[in-house]
Amino acid sequence: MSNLPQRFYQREVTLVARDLLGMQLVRQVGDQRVSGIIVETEAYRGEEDLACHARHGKTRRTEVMYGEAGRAYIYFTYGMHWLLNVVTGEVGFPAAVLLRAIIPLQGTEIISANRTGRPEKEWCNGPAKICQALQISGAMNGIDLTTNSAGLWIEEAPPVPDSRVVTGTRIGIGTVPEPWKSIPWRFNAILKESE
DNA sequence: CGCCCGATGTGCT
DNA sequence: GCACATCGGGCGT
Repeated sequence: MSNLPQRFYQREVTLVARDLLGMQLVRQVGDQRVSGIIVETEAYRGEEDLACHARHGKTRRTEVMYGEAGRAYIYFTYGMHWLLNVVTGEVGFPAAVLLRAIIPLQGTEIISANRTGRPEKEWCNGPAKICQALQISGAMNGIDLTTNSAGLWIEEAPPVPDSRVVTGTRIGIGTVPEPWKSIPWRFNAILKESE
């Protein structure tokens, strides 16, 4: 399958978040493919969105979000977790999609080893779990996801029909004021009986 | 299964 | 100082 082109990411962040469902996140570990199907995303949109890290303007931490669409915005939080986002839209406008969950597809032995002792359902059902399972950290912040050169990219795969997409409010933003707290910018693909 | 809470470091009010 | 786009252990139901 071919990589999603930059054009895919150069759109409104909510559209990109919706359309990333079903696509395949691929990490190259040595010569092994470690991958999964994206099933949950969230959109973070501009300085006015008070849940978005760019709410305080451009800083060293958030500058990747202001750059080229299709780059990885990876940040550290809660003292121990890395989270992976995809930059979208026009250069100069900060917006990104948080990848919250994938269904493991390839390299599951590596994923299992990275998620020691945990049941398969808990391998990649959270944004920090994805990074742990696929060995993604801040060293990859800013890399280009439209090429394979940095060992992390997203490939085109069968899209998820509207009938199997559910939206909801974004997770973990409890102290953010309205309307941002309740805006339905979380996208969830309902596949099989899992999440 | 759900709720509660501690871990742990960085960025910014 | 404090809030944080989280996770997992512990314990009650």
